[in-house]
Amino acid sequence: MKKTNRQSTLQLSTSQEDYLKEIFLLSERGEPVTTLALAQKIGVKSASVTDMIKKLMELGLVQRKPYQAIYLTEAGNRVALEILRHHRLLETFLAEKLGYRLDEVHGEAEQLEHVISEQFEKAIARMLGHPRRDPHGDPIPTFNLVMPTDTTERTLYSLKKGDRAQITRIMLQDRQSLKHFKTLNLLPGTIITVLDKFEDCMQLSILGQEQKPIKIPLSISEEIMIVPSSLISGKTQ
Amino acid sequence: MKKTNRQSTLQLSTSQEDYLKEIFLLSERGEPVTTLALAQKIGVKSASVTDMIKKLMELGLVQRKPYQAIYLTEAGNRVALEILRHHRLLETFLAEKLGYRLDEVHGEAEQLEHVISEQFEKAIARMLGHPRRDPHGDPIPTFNLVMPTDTTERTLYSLKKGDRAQITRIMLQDRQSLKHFKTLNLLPGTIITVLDKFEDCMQLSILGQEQKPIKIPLSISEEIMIVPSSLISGKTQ
DNA sequence: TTAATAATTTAGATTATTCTAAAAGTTTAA
DNA sequence: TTAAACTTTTAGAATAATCTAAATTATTAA
Repeated sequence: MKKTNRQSTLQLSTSQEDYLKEIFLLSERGEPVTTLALAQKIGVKSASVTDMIKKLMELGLVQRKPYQAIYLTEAGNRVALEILRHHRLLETFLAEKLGYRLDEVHGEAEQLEHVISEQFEKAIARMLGHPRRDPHGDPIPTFNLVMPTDTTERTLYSLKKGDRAQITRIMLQDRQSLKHFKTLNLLPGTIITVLDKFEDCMQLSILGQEQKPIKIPLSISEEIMIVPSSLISGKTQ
Repeated sequence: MKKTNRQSTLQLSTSQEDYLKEIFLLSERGEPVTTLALAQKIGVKSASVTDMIKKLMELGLVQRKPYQAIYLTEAGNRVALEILRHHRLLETFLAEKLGYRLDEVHGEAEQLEHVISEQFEKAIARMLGHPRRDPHGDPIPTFNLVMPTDTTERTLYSLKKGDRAQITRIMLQDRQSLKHFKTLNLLPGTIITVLDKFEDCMQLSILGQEQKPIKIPLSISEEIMIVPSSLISGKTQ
């Protein structure tokens, strides 16, 4: 069991931390946290999940009754937020300081998140000016493990023809999509206007490059978060 | 088996990489590479070393006959140099960019060295200006895995009364000594003069703080590398 | 409501790394 | 040169994380 490098008293393995993180992320998205869902996210078989959940329950990090939904205890939640903070700070560091592309940050952060010390976390947080979001626009849990929320944020899907907004977050995960969005220039910070909205897609123009409008399937517009233009406060970070 | 993140074809575990690194370091210092020596360095029992050496032999990274000295093959040597390059680049990065103290860099680098990708290695090497030495003054293997050598370097011990020299390398490992040397200001780059040399110790003055001479046991003076003042070329890095 | 389908768990194995205790081999010093 | 001391290996076991295949439980749809 490879041990990791976390502050709190109990030493967890990389694998255990991954399970806790994925339970958190599934819950956060409102998706059911099942044995199968976890197995698919983590890339193991269901039987392995059953075993690991049993272990995490013994450690007081997870709760469930057999065949019932899985959820984190308060302690489990703290660990998940800690790992997520590592992950998102690392992504920010890789993008801003080491010149990684948006589609490259996730994989490397995935490895490093279990290994860095508190000292490393603090040092990069400081170096980056205590960012509130990572390069995807995902919120970074604070040093005291609170997940920041932005009540003004909504989906691109929610906009109507003529609306103007700033992109705050790209919730797509796969590298291909991220590369594509990069080339389109549809990234956190970008300001867009809805030129038209149809049954299956919407047409956008990007501030500063109005000459080439962009078409986005509605399904994807739900994976892009924005703040309406009237509410833009100046700073996205 | 926790897998690491290295360029070459074969995927080694953190543990395997540690064995290869320690074999390299023992050989390099001219110390005998025995089962017991490795066990002590790595912090496992001899029986575990026997097993692991068997595995590394099967992988073609190590050679020996039972009860005989252990040494690296060409392939094993490459892996060791790769890990050592990671380690020393990371130490440099932690010290220069994240404000770590000299005695803090080793532990963190020890964890990270097995996890960072080629891309990460290249990025920090670039950011640091392709340093030739880490904060201890230890040489950093080049990107093509050649260990730089400095033929002008010798031990502090070798100096005579009245000699002047620049410290290039502190070969002590324990955190306590490193802290102590930091407070004495005896660090790579420091220029010293030998005020006197006795049977058991030598007395030094440090350029810029001649008012307080420093006494060093001879045993320790063998762990400090210097270049004589006449040979100082200007750049230590 | 019950049969088919799907999800979950159990049982039994496998792989990697480590351990302890005992056996085997090597070195050393009288 | 041989007995004591030390090093190394072997044998057997433990732990962690995973797997497959079979059994169990839950859900769904007729």
